[in-house]
Amino acid sequence: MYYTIGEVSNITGLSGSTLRYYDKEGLFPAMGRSNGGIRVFTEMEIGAIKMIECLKSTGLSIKEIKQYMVWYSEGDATLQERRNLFYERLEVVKEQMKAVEKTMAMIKFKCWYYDRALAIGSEEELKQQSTEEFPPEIQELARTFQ
Amino acid sequence: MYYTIGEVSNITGLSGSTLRYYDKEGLFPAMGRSNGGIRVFTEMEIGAIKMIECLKSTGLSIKEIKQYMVWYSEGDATLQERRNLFYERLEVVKEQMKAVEKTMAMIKFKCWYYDRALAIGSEEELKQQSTEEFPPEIQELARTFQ
DNA sequence: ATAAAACTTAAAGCCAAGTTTAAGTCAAGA
DNA sequence: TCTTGACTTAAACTTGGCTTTAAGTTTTAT
Repeated sequence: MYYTIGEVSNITGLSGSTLRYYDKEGLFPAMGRSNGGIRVFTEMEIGAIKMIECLKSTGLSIKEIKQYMVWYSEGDATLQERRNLFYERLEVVKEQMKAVEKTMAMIKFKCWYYDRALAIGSEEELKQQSTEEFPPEIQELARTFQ
Repeated sequence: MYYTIGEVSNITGLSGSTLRYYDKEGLFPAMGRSNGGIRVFTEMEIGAIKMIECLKSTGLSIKEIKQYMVWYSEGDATLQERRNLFYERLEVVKEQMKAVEKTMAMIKFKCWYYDRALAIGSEEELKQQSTEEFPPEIQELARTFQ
């Protein structure tokens, strides 16, 4: 199955110019062209785009993702490098997970806090309250985030 | 307790220029100055910085964070606006959580995949294998990410 | 009193990751 | 065949969030 850049744009939600930019940066080393010079995308590139989005979300730059794509195109000789890359990314994603959990806790506390403040009509009273007066599931959050 | 910009920089890990930039952008509306014009940070600003980092991580821009800080300084009249902001952020953070979980699954699959490939010495065999030959905890990931 | 460290400002600079522009070429349907 | 929409390129532009620069002022320690 072959795809034009417009079709890939519809499938992936990336704009045509983004796809061209990725190509220019070397993110599709195996991609071909038609006789007329038109980019020919295949399932391979659709897969690459999914991988790009994944690696990008772990904080990898376009240049670093290019390195991975080049390794991929070099076959078994670079298995070790690719394995190492994913183990590095695993550590980063573990940190991201912790960070999102911490943010979630803080935001949940603030949601609870402003619900209370609005119920009372004022923040003053709430600030004075000891955390022991808070619901148990909020107490630790309240201690952590004041 | 009062702090100079250098002390706050040490406490928070933000550079002096970042703190000055935040101040210029209106993120510390209640902050004072010494007679000589030196910024005087208090616990209030240390708290604001924690909130800034939290809101930033939910995708809020500096301008939007400024809006929150202005609301905060306006007191009870803006309780509703602040509550709404946190409920919006809650939805964003829920999405972030899902995204990190998806990325985590993909990266874990790739770690397993490259461990296998290296054990075999080649990717070829692995690509041919049906997902049923994979360990149960990997099968769903393998179906999802090929 | 004086030197050094820490602070002040405004304005320019930097960076990655695209997006836009302009001028032109290609492909598909009537 | 011709029109229309989709594609092509290189290069300039945009954006947010800082960082750097340069020249000067304040604070702290001796």
